Amino acid sequence: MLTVTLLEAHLERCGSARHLLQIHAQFVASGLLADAFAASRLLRFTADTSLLPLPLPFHHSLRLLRLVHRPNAFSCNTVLRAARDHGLPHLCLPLYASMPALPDEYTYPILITACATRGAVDEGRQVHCHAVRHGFECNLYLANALMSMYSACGCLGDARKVFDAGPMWDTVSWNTILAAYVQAGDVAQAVEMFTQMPKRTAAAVSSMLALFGRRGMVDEARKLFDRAEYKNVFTWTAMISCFQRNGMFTEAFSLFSGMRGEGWPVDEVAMVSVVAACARVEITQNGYMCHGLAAKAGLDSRVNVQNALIHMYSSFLDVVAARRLFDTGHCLDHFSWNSMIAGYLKNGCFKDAKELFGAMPDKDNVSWTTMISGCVQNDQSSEALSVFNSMLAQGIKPNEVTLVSIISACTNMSSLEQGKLIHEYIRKHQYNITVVLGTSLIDMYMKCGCLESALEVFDRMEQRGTPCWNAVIVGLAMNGLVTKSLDMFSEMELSSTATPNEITFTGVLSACRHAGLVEEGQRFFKLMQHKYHILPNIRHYGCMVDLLGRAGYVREAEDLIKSMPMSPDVPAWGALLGSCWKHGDSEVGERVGRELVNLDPHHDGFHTMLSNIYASEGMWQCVKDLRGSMKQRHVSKIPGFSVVESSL
DNA sequence: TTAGGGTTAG
Repeated sequence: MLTVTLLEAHLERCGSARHLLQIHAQFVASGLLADAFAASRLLRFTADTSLLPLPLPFHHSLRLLRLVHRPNAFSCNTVLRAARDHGLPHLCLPLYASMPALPDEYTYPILITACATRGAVDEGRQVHCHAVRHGFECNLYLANALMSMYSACGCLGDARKVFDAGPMWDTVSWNTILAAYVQAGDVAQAVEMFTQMPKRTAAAVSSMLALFGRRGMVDEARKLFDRAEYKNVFTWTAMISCFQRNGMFTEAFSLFSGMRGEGWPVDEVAMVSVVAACARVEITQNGYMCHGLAAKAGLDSRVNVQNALIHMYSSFLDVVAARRLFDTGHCLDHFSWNSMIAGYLKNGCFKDAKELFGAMPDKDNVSWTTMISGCVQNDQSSEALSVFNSMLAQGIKPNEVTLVSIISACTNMSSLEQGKLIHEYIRKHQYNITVVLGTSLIDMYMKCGCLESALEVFDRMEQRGTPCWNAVIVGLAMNGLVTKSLDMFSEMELSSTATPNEITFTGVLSACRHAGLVEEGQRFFKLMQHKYHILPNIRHYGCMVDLLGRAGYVREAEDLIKSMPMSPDVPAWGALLGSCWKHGDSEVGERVGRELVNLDPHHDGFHTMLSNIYASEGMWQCVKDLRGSMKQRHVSKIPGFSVVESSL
């Protein structure tokens, strides 16, 4: 005779689906199903994902519930929870509608979370009404679930209404409403909520750290972390991840070491974050150490850790190690495939990438985008276009990154025709022209010499960040519209949404060089340093040297080269040499020429220029010596040389 | 029953 106690004992020993089915059969045969309590014990077992590594299919729970003679709210809730947790949240409401028992206080939070996972806010509102009607309005768990549901569905106002209506909330309520503002990225409200909280729990601190991390507010995060009263693994991980996503990889790693030093256990998420940080540092040692640690902690079989490691080894230019991980992983997901494909592309293994991409079972838009941008990076822009067309043919919707990549393919090919087609696609599907997307369109039109379209894109943009101003200023300069380019710079200075940066000055300086505007160039060169505190880079110097040299200020150009904090590159020397030649300054020219010929012994152009300078001074022997080290012998074109050559 | 940390594509 099977009793509830015996049943429980059986269930505890149960290790396989087959065994569970046997118990199930005995259970039905013994008539214990009439006992709602006993039935609920079995139901709990069949429905709970955490109890067994082999959760039974949901229909078992449902069938079992139908067999129970007089099910109570508990048994129904168990099945509702099973539906929610087995990826069938859409079955919850129909099940609720035909529920054979009266719902209790546990029922509504389950239904609300089911709606939240589906993003079904309208149904959530209906459930909210039902719960109120059944008198659960002031239930803490319901209120918390409601806040979380409304915030997940983007209805922050409704979440706040629930919070404000409540009499006395617990820490979970505070954390939930805080998390709502964090998810919405509302720093001001989140900070206010955080300061008002009666207790700043580790959960609340973690939320705030995540928000600061996403917004690049590393100093605020660090201050909060250092002063936090309560910390746990989540808090440490949030801080590590904050460093990681803001490019402070060394800090991320040392904080991870600190966490271990304090004896905190390392879990999957912390591992993923720190491996991601190691991937971005050229020193590979920390990365290998993390891999070893992950293996020791048994975390290396987790697919997320494997993915982070695949990415890490790809960054270390070790595709073989990455591929080994990929081949040994037993539950690969989209991340694994996409990371491996990206790894091949990053390492120039274009063929392997294509092969793996072809073999990938169901490609998502990241897979397609990875492949498209990889083609562009590997100088296969026309291939990028054909991949893009197959993507559309498969009915996959490109996202902003895809579009930026494909536009840059058009830019590379200077293909106005294809670029226009993509632009048409963007218009037709009403994509929001963000700063990034707009900038790439402006770049494309500028490169293709289609200034009107470029300016039209710019004029129509709602948000105008620094990059799109730069694209316009640089593009106009590139196309020789110097005055217009400089006018745009003045406009940009007045704009509140953009600030000139390094690239902006590259644009205006090259515009000045184009038009030989020495004074304007000098003004910009000072402006960037004194007003905007930008240190000129090697290109800025090169531009100024060229500008001064061309205008005949050869000595000033030489002084500028000498004042450079970095060693001048070939274009800078070349510009100076060119101006020496043009303006007949053989003294400087000789010095510079020798420098250049040493720096780039295979550049015949420099040899020719130097030869000309020697020739103008009648230093024919030097011309002859130089000739010996040249490949193309252009030296014979130097006026007068053929006459004297035989006498040397 | 309810809250909190992470990875890939540009």
